[in-house]
Amino acid sequence: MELKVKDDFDLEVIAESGQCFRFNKAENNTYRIVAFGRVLTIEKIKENTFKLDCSKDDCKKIWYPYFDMDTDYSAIRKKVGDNTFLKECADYSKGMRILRQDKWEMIISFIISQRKSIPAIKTSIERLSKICGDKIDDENHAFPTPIQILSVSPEKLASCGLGYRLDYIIKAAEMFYENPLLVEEMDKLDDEKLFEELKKLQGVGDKVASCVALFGYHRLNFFPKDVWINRALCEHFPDGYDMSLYAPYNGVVQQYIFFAYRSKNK
DNA sequence: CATCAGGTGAAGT
DNA sequence: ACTTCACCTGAT
Repeated sequence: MELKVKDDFDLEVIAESGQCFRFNKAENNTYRIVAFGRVLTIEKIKENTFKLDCSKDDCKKIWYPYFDMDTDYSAIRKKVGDNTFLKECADYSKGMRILRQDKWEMIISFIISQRKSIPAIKTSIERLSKICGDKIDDENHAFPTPIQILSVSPEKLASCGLGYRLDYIIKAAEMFYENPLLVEEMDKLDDEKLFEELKKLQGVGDKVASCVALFGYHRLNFFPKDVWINRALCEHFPDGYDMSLYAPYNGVVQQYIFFAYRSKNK
């Protein structure tokens, strides 16, 4: 299946943006993605043209929405222009998109993410998927559902390197197992209410709730503040960052800053 | 081997 | 309301 993309779309930028943990570089110009119980291999074969190893039907129903192809990111990027630092970040991060990832997976993934490096987050998620997620092929397992997480012993769950986050994850799994419709019902809430509801979960504070809202619920105006963003803002906006500047796309700008600043300073 | 990692919740001012 | 602190453990 060949896909032509005229809009901003850079696999490396997205893979290194910190929004996804199962989106990894494989061979040259090729990335392997595990999402929605499927594995996708996507290769850039020439400018604006990508080869996806999936059916036309899956491409249309799963991956097109996953890559958020209906949003015009070049238009958003071009709005960022009146500040030199932000313009540099946006140019450097050209190709960024905010993926439409699975909401439940984002809740657990970002609970795991706290005080962990990205490689460590990935390791935990892979282990967790392996011990209780559906097998997809010899190397890949789907992200587990709440009942699948609850069906393994806490000791075995702990072996995924979850540490003190173990209880948070079990509590979230119980919550969403008891209310299977809750994940989608929360999507009906406005940004502020959604944020409040997410923060009611143990282990979900401002940062994790913002990430889940932005990357799971696709609320593009959330602006998660992690150590990298805080360093960047401290350095370039000592008098404070004006959140009204790029509303309702603060989250996209956050991704530009995160990717550019972290790439240059790590 | 010590330090740090895309924070959070609870305890203490 | 703000500040401080312990916390599991993999990666470097």
